[in-house]
Amino acid sequence: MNEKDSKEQILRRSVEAKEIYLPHISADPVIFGFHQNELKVLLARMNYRKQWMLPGGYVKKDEDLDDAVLRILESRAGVTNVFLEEFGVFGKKNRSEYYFEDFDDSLFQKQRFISVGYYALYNSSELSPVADEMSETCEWIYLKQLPEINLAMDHREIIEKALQTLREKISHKPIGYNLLPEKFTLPELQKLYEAILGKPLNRGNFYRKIKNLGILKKLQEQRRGGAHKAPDLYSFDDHQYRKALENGLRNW
Amino acid sequence: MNEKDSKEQILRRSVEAKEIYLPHISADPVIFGFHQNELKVLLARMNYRKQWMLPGGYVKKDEDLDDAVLRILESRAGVTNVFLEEFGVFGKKNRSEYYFEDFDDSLFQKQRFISVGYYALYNSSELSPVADEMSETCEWIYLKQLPEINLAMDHREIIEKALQTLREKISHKPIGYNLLPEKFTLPELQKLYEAILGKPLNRGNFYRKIKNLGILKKLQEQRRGGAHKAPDLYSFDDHQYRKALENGLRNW
DNA sequence: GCAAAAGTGTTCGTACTACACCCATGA
DNA sequence: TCATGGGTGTAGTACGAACACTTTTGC
Repeated sequence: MNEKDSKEQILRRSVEAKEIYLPHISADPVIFGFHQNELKVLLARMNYRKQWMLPGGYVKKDEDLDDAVLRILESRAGVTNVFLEEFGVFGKKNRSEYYFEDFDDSLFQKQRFISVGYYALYNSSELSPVADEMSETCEWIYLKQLPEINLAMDHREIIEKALQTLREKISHKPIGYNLLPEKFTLPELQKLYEAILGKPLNRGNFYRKIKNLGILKKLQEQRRGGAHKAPDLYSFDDHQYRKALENGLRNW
Repeated sequence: MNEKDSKEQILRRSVEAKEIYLPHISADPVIFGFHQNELKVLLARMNYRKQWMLPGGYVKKDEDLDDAVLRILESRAGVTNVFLEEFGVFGKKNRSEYYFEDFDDSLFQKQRFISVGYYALYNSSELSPVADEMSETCEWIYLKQLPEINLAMDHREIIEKALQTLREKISHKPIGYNLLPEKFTLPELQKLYEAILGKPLNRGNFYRKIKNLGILKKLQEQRRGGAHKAPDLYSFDDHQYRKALENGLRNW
């Protein structure tokens, strides 16, 4: 899509948005996935300006905030059934307004927005995200790629805070449950924890710790196909997992 | 103030508010204090309806959200120099609108508000709060009194969530530093932790733990006047305290 | 058979728990 | 002097860190 078309698209959307959405309030979800031993986030590349953004959106005038976020996740990223939690509010003046500087001030998107940040944990094996009409693409970006890409507004700061929150919550929220496929191996789980915490963990100690929590079910299968010893497959024991989380899992 | 006067006051404030504040966004601070071994929160009793409310407010059109909260704290409760942190967003539809049901829908205060919750830690010995023109009184309410009082809107839920956040953050934020006077005794500090966590702690173990953190300075004074052995006075070592908090203090 | 990854066992030190004991103070 | 709360010491235990050892797999 060329620049002229994308500008017209933004103008059309402004008219519509003024009808249905609350002014000044937006929600920005940071959707985490885990693949190939790396953490990744789901970002949209906008037609306008070709910058990357969080797949955020607005809140309808007669819609609960939480419902709005669920709707935004589904419509902008094709994501449903995720763990979702608010982690911060971004309310500096001019954090987003300047982005649409070549538009008239009456543009809905150009007003001041206070944005509520949510982090989501998404088991990406189930389905792949879709781009909506506003975005050229919507795709997974690995954390290690982030420094290289062009992120709009304060969205880099929002992602940083989301990641920091993820680290702090790792002992209290069902991180593994929502980021791994139903069946997984202990080495995979360890890689996930290492990716979130950003540091290596000792294998033996990790195994014993995680097993002592009593939240895993060892399956009668193994992951074949690797070059070495076949690791055992596990799945989470839903009931035990939730019970353990009430106390907090542990410190890692 | 009678009901007619308080209604007129609300109407005058509506006209003014439409000029200066962003619509649909409010901030509600839960200000904690500690006195007589009990936690307390600072609440305003409104002229209108005689209900208790958090001393919240609105965000100016050209003001950072964080600055707005500082301004609100000072103007509504006479509180400055507090530890302050966002802990949640309250965005259900009709969470506050019904409160002003006997007013016209055009009233600023009656629109839908998404409210950002902040918790504040206030060393209450320094100065006593003042009521602003909207409130009959603004005063400390002990947590144990809360079940008896008439709280407006969803403010009980907001306070609950603030308290829960305080519990979760007790190992990672300078709770004691901001809720105790400059000089304090170990029994006082222990009572504070017990009040927040809602359970008794073992004295000997608490002393050793807190001392091993290396964040306390033992003073060459004691608190005289009690009926028994005079306890030693301590104060926090600012530098060491902040350093320790980076890692998180401990699990309690 | 060998390299590499998966899984288990062992040792050591630290930190938490529970509880006992001594100390200081005012009545 | 005695009751009470403040302060310190100690034995037992649990758990994490570090590391060694065994097992299993594909090449």
